[in-house]
Amino acid sequence: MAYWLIKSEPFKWSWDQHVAKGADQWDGVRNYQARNFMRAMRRGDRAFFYHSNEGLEIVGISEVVAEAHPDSTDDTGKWECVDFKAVRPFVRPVTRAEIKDHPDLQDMVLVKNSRLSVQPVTEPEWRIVCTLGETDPS
DNA sequence: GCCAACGTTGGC
DNA sequence: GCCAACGTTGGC
Repeated sequence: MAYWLIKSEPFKWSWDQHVAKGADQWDGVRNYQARNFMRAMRRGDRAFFYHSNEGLEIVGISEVVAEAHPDSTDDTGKWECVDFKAVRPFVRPVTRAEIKDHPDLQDMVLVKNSRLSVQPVTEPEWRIVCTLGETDPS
């Protein structure tokens, strides 16, 4: 199983909306690197749900429920998306500032390339962040 | 709201 | 295929 981090601006699509929806398309991604990561996702993979712009923190864990398929909001046919469902919220949200300060998390893409909206996360990083969030990593 | 960093576009 | 110009993202 692989781990990921997906970003959303909470005033556009928040964790609470994500939970309420059950399963939803992660659409609107218009970046090749991000698309390639989405293509690599497999059903059952886990992803951190990160609030960008406001909050700047990881607020929960989601799971891939449908692998890459055409993005219905895209006319060109170029872009794809995957479907996610919420698994559980973090007991304590983990902020970007905390991650930046943690010696073992310096290589996280969130630190090195904060603009990328879909990012891979390594298993050690996953465990550390879950520990910080006081949340079951499984 | 500003601006730095990054990605994309398009002229040559 | 290079690179300048432009647009967008996102942290602060």
